[in-house]
Amino acid sequence: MKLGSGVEWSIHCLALLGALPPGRSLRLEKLAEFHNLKVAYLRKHFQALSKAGLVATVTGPQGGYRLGRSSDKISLLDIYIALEGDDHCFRCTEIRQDGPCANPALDKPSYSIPCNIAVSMWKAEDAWRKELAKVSIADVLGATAKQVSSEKMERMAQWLTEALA
Amino acid sequence: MKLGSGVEWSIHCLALLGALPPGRSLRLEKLAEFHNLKVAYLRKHFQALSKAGLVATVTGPQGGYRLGRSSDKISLLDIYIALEGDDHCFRCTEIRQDGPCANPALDKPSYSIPCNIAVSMWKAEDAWRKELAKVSIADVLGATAKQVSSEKMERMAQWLTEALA
DNA sequence: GCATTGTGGATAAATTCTATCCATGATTGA
DNA sequence: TCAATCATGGATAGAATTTATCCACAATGC
Repeated sequence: MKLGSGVEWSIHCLALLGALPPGRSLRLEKLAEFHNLKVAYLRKHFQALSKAGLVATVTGPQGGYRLGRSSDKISLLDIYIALEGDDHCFRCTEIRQDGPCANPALDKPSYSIPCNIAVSMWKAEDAWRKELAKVSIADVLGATAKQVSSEKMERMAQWLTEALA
Repeated sequence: MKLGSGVEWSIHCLALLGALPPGRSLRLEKLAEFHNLKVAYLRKHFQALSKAGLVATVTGPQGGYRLGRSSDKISLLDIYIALEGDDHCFRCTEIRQDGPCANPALDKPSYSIPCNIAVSMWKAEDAWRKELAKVSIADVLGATAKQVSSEKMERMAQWLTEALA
């Protein structure tokens, strides 16, 4: 089971947007350029992020994207849900109600409560989501600031200045 | 991001194997029949389960599958790993090392530690896996015994008797 | 009004998932 | 000893999803 590539792309790009000066926007082509991503495909992801309110858009000259709310209020979970939806990872197709021993009509009362296997699987998903919800884009920025060399920091600052010109 | 259908199928089937009398095996066609699953595709999953040691096989007449170890020592995590592999769900393709501001040679020291985004995502995966590891097939059996109607229990016992004949 | 930006959706190749089939190997029972 | 019965390994294939592009159009600012 894999997360789509858009998740990695989007987290990195939202972190970049989090580093923008207040009120400024960065156009999509620049976002793509920063990590050498495919513009057209990144655009697809950003439309989902925009729909979910994680980014705000400005059309026209000097337009582009900026964070849709402050970086400490955008979690990794928000990004995941925006891109991949809010459905459970574990799909319970109710096979317990199938086969020669099943009688859905007769057993309807016990089938109205969710399958215990699904409940266990979903509980694990809840734990996963809880952890994702704990980490915001602000946290990512903070951790990245510690992790990235000062040389790269300088190059980034210069690149951003040029990109916003 | 979805789990494959084999995860649901396999958990249910391993629970059925956990209900077998000691030393008995159930052939794959019967396992498939119990939940109306596709035999040929279920076989694919069971080959992965067999490879992982979660089921043991008996060829020849009266052959089939049985649990590879006691049901309290087979967790939902074991089943997931057997079927979908042990790789991370979040794929870090190191896009941080790409783009105009990146200089992988120069920044090699900071790139030798994992990307902080990946670390956060993987931490969430660890929480998910921990929960999955807590639940065994024995637990599933116990919970199912509470959940299933006594009528269905009887039908199951009779079906098993016939299936093992 | 035009250039610059995002949006919505159609299209398509590649990959993965779902599923089957066939030849073969292992075991058991007559 | 051989046939029947079971699993195994791998090739094959259609459907669905992922990755990716392109085009027409909408919104904005100069």
